[in-house]
Amino acid sequence: MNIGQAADLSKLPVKTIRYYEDIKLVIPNRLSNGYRDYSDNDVHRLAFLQRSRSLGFSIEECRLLLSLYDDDQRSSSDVKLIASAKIGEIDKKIKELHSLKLTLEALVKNCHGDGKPDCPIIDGLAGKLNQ
Amino acid sequence: MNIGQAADLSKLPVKTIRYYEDIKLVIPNRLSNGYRDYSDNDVHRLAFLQRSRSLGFSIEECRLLLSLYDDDQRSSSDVKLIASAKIGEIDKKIKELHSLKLTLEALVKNCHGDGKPDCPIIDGLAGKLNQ
DNA sequence: CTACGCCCTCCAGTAACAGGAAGGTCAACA
DNA sequence: TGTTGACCTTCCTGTTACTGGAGGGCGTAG
Repeated sequence: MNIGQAADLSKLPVKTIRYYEDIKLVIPNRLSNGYRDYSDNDVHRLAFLQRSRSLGFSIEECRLLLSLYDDDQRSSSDVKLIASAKIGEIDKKIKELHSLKLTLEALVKNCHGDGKPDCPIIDGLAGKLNQ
Repeated sequence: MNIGQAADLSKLPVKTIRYYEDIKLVIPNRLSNGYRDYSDNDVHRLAFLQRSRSLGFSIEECRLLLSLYDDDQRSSSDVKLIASAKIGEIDKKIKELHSLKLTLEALVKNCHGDGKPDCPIIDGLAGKLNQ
């Protein structure tokens, strides 16, 4: 099938699918007119990538997961390890964002928000508070 | 002072400080030998940038905040608006990461993690579960 | 005088695409 | 048969916020 239909089925933009070919993630056959021709298996791999990317795996992690997806001999412990590490990363990021939010909320809370130039947020960003 | 000392005081890498000059955020004087010469005020602005960036503001947001920092006539409501919007963004990102984590945890939980090729995580990424 | 650390500019690369130009292809319709 | 319009192709540039490195100048201490 053409790239447009593959895009619809995999829920990936056409541009992204072409990019995935560039970086050798999913390489379709070509028709005589030069058009890309995606097989059902190609589309499955694209959908796999769509889902993995949306779950926060990097392209290189996806490449690894894809090779495990392709590998009938894979051990599921390999996959579990990658996924668990990713959960750890996500957790760390959530904690960072949370502390960042607390800091900003504290600054906003002290700001009267009127027309006067005096502003605790600016002072906080300038390091004039709590330091 | 030289860029190295400005870097120490502002806690920004030298490369980053040069970059900030390129994009016209903080432009120091030059000495006769071509070296950058940072004033105390320059360093304050760099430190302001360091803190704003670490709190998740983009460069363009920082540029705006910096102009408010420079502007003695600013209203603090302007600043409050920007900071509050940023809190909303952070909140949204936290929620996304959280749901992402739940999904991954569900996949990992169902994975026996042994040497056998059968793997619920791979199946989940391929969209074979819950869909 | 030489060594070493600091400084300079310029170029390239990163991640993961998105936008757009210029042009080929295909199916339908008048 | 001509032409429209949707879809396809490649190639180039731009995005964000830097980072690394090459190649070379400057300043000071021994």
